[in-house]
Amino acid sequence: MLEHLSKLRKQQKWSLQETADQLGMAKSTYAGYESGYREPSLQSLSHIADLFETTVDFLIGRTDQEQDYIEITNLLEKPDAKISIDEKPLSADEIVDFVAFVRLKRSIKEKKI
Amino acid sequence: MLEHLSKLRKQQKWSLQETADQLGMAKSTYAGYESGYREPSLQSLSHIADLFETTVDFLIGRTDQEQDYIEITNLLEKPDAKISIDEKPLSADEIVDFVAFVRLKRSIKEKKI
DNA sequence: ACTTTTCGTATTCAATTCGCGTACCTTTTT
DNA sequence: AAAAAGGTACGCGAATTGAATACGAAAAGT
Repeated sequence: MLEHLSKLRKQQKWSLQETADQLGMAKSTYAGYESGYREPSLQSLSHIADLFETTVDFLIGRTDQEQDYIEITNLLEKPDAKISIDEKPLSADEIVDFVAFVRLKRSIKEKKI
Repeated sequence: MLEHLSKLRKQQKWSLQETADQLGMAKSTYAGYESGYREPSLQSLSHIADLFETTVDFLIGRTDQEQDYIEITNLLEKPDAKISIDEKPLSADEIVDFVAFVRLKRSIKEKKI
């Protein structure tokens, strides 16, 4: 559980102390979560997810999707069937086409063409 | 926390005992979660999310999005900026276009036009 | 109609776990 | 070299857990 925590903190280049301060807990407490020595309460876990702008499901390793929004261009590499229309998952082709479509539309709107 | 649990269980028309059995825990234990008397461990919570086919974030009320995939037509009513392309959230217009685009393409493919 | 089973709620209790302080060693900074 | 900061490990009191148990109400069975 919480294998991603250490990586997330280092991405932000925060120390254990800094992170614990932001969360309003003792350094040893937060360190315990990272090391797997302890588990946070649901409330603390929610605060941690807020701080790192991710989901609880990602923190506990239930999903590998880091954000709670979907960047569609990420789906180009591995279409994960995370989005659907009319209950039917988007195919890879549909995603490719749509990305092209929106990019074109945006570029027109910005008068770059 | 876990306000959704009772509703989810009743949707399935399961009793406390049935649900607890499926989760491999005592009835009183599961009942404690529903009533808010106790909090489950992260592992138990993950099992519960699996059983109800939802996310931990939904169970603890961190999001109101019940599934871990996004049905885009739901965003037509309340565009929640849950999806983005090139790091830029889709606008309401883009979502409308997207849906129309995919629907058209699908109907062509199915030779309905 | 009466009995039995099932349902949901509440309480008790031993065992576990939590959060924090503290100490310790290593690395970095001054 | 000294001081500060970073990371790890441990001990303790306090709080929480999970399960057993008990209870009245509702549902099902005879």
